[in-house]
Amino acid sequence: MSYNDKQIQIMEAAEKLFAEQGFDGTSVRDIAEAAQVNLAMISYYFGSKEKLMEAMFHHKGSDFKIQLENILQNKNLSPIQKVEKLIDDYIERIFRKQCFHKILTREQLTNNSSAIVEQIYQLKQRNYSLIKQLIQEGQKAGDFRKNIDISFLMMTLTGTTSQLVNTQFYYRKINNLESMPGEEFEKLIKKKLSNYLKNVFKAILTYEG
Amino acid sequence: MSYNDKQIQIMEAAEKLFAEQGFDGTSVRDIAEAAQVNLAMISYYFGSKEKLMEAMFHHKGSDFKIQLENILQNKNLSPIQKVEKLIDDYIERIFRKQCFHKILTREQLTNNSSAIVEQIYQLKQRNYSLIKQLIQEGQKAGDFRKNIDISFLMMTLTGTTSQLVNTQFYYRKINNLESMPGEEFEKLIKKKLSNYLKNVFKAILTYEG
DNA sequence: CGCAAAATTAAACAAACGTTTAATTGAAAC
DNA sequence: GTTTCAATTAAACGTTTGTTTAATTTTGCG
Repeated sequence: MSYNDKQIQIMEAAEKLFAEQGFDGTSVRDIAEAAQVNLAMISYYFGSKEKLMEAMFHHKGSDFKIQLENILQNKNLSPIQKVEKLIDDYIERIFRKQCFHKILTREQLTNNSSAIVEQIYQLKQRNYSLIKQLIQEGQKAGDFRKNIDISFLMMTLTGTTSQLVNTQFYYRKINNLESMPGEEFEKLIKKKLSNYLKNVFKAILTYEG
Repeated sequence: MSYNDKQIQIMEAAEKLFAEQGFDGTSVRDIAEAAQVNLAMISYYFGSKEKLMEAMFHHKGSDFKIQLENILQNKNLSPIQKVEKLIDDYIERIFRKQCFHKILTREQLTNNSSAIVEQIYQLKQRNYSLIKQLIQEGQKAGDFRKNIDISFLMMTLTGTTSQLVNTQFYYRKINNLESMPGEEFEKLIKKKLSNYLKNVFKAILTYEG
């Protein structure tokens, strides 16, 4: 499915507003105004608000995948280096696509909208099996310990990152960083999160309780 | 502020529906029907849908705190045992109050509704300073390493737990546990999460990269 | 140009929304 | 028994909602 400029304009506006106010908190009139198109264009191009959401989700979600294959196949990297690269890629992607990530977080809380549930499931399963490969490779090389729960490992990566991205407003307040410019702040927390997660993962993958 | 039976009835119904469908996705008619009261009773008792949300948030959120003081002051527990108890208490609370937790997660994504933002901030800051005390105690005892970022440590606890609770539907699918009864499944993932997080925390607090 | 299809518009649609009204019922207080 | 006030109701309020209509403009092609 390919979209013309106007359709993309609408989807961009919708993405931003859905992220900020949620699906039900955003009216099609809000979207039309933000996209600078006539109200009727939304139904004309997408059929309905619901279908617009699905189209946007599909369109913007297509590049919402980690480039795991490239990392996995890189023969110059050790398993631990691959894990580190995975972490950095993941953080970079979430921060770059914060709007989409917020929508995804919200959608996961609601178990209706089955078209989107299915897409989220595909995304998760794909990541799961690729990370599993990576961990098993490290275990065979003797770098990682046995008995690693891939699901929980992923939850720590996605959960901790999600927590930082979605609640950075509170992080700022608690750590007295409210005067720092937005760009500098983002750079700081990305670096901190990267170092932190790498250390945590190294610990989880090698530490014997 | 104390509420009568009818008011509590309404707040209970609202909590459930807000968790499932979000604030904007829930109509006052939905709430009235679920609470088995007349539509007008909501305005009568709370003034508005918005104020009902705030009242519910305040009422149900009051016991949404970890009993950290009791843990901290218990002289029979070592720092690491206190951390373990903190983890178990936290998991237990989130699972027991899943509805409220979903609402809280959703609200954190939206930075309006300032009355609720302030309450979330209070909750976070309180937890932050109490956990800081706990970690510092362990550091003084020589049990924990230096340079521990409390904020990120909390994010791993809250983020990983949140991820499991809010996406258990997907966890079930990926791990082929869809036939397991709900109660048994919940018991299983709580135990798994507890063991996992205790191990991760021990690693973070003692592991020297 | 002439014409057909696509794009765009303002207006209208019915349904659902949160809230208010005005009337009625219920239960204590005197 | 009467008064008083809180509780409860059905109905109506004016908006806003998502969607459709019907008319108009723009575009691309022979």
